[in-house]
Amino acid sequence: MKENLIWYKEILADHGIKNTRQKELILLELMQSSCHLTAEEIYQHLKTKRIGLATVYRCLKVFVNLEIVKEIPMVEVNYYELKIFSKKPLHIHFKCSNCNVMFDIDDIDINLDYIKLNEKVEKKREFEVKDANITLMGLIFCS
Amino acid sequence: MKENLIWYKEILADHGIKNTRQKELILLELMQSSCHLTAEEIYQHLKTKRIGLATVYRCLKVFVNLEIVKEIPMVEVNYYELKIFSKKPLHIHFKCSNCNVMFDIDDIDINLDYIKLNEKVEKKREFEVKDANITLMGLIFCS
DNA sequence: CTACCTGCAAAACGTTTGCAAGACG
DNA sequence: CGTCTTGCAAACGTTTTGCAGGTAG
Repeated sequence: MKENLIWYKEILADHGIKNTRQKELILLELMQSSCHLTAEEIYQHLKTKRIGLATVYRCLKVFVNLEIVKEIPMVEVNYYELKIFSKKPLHIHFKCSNCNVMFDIDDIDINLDYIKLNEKVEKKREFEVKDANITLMGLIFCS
Repeated sequence: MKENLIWYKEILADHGIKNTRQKELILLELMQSSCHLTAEEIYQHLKTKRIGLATVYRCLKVFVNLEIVKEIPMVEVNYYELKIFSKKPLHIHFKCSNCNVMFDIDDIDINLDYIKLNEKVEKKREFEVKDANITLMGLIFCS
């Protein structure tokens, strides 16, 4: 898992941004998580490790600007997910209204449809699509 | 335009909610707008007409709960759009990062693809989709 | 009349920022 | 060593709430 950090360090260096203990902690937290996390959740997981909430927000913003991380807005709070190291550049999010967890829908067929949809919008030539969010909300039959 | 309010009044009455001057003003504002609005924008348009910002938020929340209005989250602020009176139950939003305006993409072909996508997810039977948000972000060649 | 609704101001919430101290390269 | 980064606390912008007065049905 840590070998992916080679790429990440290069991206930072290219932008004159220093790598720090805190940035690595946040990135590893996102890598290890099975679902998408809020800044507060990341902070709660890491606060015993000498890291402040403001740092979590600041580093996430840096990652978003570098396009390492994607910010997914919900009505009350923003979620974050790793963008690089993922083989799915475009995919659908599902947010369970019961357990409040957000994750990716991993289905090649569905994701292909999504990509086709994006292309169709782009081809209209009236728009230049820079980013997209598809979030489905509802219930997952979770424990 | 006002004839649509008959339906709306029935929905309110069914839920023991009173119709008020303020609720109608907000609803008409959403009906007349060509794009989706934030609570602050609605308030700015209406503040000369004896209405408070808190009321705008409160009424919008009531409308969202009654499924008259849809709340579309963005990173910094939520947008609102009318859900009933619209012939497009499912559609795509486009937010221009330049002019900060959000609106629907009106294209039957694209919207059909979107509906098919939703159905496909539903058919997987692991999820019960209650609501969905597709927002594309980028540039529109606006003046 | 009664319950629901409003405006206002204050509070709450997630997020950002200023600053002095600390750490990376 | 210089610059970028951090933690803390204070500030910010959006949204919510408590309350006394107002209004719909």
